[in-house]
Amino acid sequence: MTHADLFRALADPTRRAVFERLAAGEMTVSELKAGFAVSQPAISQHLAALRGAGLVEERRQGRNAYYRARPEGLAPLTDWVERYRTFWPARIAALKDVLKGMDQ
Amino acid sequence: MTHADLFRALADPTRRAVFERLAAGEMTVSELKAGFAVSQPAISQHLAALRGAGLVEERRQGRNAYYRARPEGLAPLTDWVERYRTFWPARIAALKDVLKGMDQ
DNA sequence: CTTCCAAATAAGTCGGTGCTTATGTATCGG
DNA sequence: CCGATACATAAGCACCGACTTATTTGGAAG
Repeated sequence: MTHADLFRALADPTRRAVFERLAAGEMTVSELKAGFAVSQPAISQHLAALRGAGLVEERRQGRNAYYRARPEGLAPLTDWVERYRTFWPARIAALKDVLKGMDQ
Repeated sequence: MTHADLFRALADPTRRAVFERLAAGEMTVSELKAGFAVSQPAISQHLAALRGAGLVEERRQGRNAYYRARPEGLAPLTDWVERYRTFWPARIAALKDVLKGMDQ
């Protein structure tokens, strides 16, 4: 699982949409397919790509495959961005606000 | 400049490398080319893609084109990631530490 | 076992993308 | 002007990537 895999996985709109739907909750391939205008093999292929990028996990049960998002898989991406946050002071304040709101 | 443009622009390794080099400082196309094993037109094409994604700015002076990174262009990307940070509590603490260190 | 269903894999098509070489457009220096 | 330099654009090519249909694998159910 390399940097390039991650970026390339997210480059496709359909694949991003799949990830977004899985972030909402675990789902089988059939349930996923229902939301998209592509064939079942296409979905399986996207899932394989997302899996290779560390963005998705699967759990087999009977003849169903349950997939769920793996948000930690985004870590390499944010780490990469982090390197340029130095040159990007404007957004730091906003981010601080977000985190402040998370304090309990 | 859409989400897809940004993600696709970053999907190419050479293009990411170009962006990274430009983040270190403004540079002409010729200077950029020196660091890569591709032709000058290839560099210009990558720069056009990065420019279309809002990741790069140019400044013309005489017959030189000075390019510099535009880190704010990464905003749509971090905004997108931010939506999944909710499902990703593990990294919040680390990020808080980073921001804490930025306090003066 | 046979049939049905969920999902993955195979194989082929087709447009997109990254590269090349060739050419165009300015600008600088003589 | 003129040649040289910096960069962009054009055109062609090879590969990749997303899709399709067809087929395979494997569990569930009769």
